[in-house]
Amino acid sequence: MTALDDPRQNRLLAALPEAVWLRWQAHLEQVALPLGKVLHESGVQMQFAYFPTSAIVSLLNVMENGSSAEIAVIGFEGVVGVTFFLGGDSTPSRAVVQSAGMGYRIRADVIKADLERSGAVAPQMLQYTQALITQMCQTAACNRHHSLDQQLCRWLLLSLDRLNGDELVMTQELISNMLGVRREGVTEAALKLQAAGLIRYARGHITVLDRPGLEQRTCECYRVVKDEYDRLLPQPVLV
Amino acid sequence: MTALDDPRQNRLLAALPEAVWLRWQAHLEQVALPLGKVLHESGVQMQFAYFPTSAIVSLLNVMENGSSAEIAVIGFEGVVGVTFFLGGDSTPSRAVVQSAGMGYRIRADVIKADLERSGAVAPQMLQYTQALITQMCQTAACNRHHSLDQQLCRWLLLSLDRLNGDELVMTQELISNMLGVRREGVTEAALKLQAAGLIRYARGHITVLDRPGLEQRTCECYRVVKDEYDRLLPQPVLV
DNA sequence: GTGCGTCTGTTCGTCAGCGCACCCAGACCA
DNA sequence: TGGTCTGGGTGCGCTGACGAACAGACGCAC
Repeated sequence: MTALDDPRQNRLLAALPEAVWLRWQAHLEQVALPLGKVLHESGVQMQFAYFPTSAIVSLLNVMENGSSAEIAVIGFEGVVGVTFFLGGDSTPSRAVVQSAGMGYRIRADVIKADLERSGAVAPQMLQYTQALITQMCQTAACNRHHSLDQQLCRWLLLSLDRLNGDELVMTQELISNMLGVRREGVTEAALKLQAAGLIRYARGHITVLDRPGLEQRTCECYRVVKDEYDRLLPQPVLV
Repeated sequence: MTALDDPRQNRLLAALPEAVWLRWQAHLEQVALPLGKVLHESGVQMQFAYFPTSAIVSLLNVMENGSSAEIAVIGFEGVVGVTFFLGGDSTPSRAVVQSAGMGYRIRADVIKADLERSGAVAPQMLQYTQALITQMCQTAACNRHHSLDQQLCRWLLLSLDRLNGDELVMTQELISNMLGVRREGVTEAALKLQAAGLIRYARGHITVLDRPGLEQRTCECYRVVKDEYDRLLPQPVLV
């Protein structure tokens, strides 16, 4: 196995107590997470929890009329499927791969077995759940009060934090679905950022040129979420 | 003690396993929850979890510029302070009493003691956490996509479900703070509802005249949240 | 009953985002 | 070499919500 194949590239897995890690290790299954793959649908019973290593996953709330809104982003710092830690097995949201990459998955019943054995999952998992809740709340407020321009910056930064490089493979159309706005609105906002020299845009490839510039333009929401994640989640162990 | 003084009017407390109930009972302290009382501030360490019996509490996300947005409503079906169940002790949101009433509180360390003893709180508490997350997510999407008119209906219905009667003591100014919109916007929306004969409005007192009518006008979000609560939470035991 | 504060109703100009329609250009393919 | 597709840019009218300012109107306190 190369370093790229190490499940512990996922920060949550890396932070697991040794006992849990030993139980889980054999059940972890590496999976490719191509762009657009749906990991679970709203209201449908879930079979697996996914721990991204290099992929990014979006949690979307899909409305009856088909419009959608992103409520959280999950990357190598987290897991798709916190409902299992709460004893559930479905959520009224859809999980979609937003940026292709790899990840590991584990069967829900492995987690459930832990729950039944000791009544709880590892505390790190609950801490992550708390961080995720923070992101959801902040997104809710951000949707209410902040401009599309600001939200685009927030979204770029949150995605960037979950990537290794500074390039996103992502069309404006997809971004608009995530943010729950018009494609043209994203075009306008992205043009402003490009004119300001913060990003470069070309047919589905965004390169971030000036990260601090983005941080200056975004709303407070990015900072709030990032600070809470830093506070609650284990820092990456540099090898 | 009269029936009104029974902590088990709170559905979550009523659903506690006997063993937990026996441990907690002595620590529950009845508190009056007057309109506007702040149960906890954003980011500040919390000392108590609150179980409303007749009060309604709003979770608000407050922005730097002072504007706010409600992210969830909590009544006799729930608890303020799910962060304790996740091992935390603060959240980046403010809890405010939206409708005066009574409730019970318990010191955080009683819950923490349970966590340390067995690694987890009662599964009912985690189920509730899951339901609360659903409400937050739906609110986020609703903020993005639905009109003020629809959101006002949703808000009225969610509040109504947590009340005994059909009258809310609540000025339009306060509602606008909750929804994160202008007061005039609430006035306009409320006038429409009044003209349609669904509610009656008078100086801080709203009487709901036609509940089904409201349900017809609201967005899908009300139904989604209500269904998920019904699915996840114990039904009230009718005595 | 007088007076004042609180709550509700109304108006007006402004603006961000929407929906629609259309164009343009690079990419990919035959 | 031309055709087609996908992704991005533009223009236009519309609307819902905003901010500000102000006008009744009810009700409690004195």
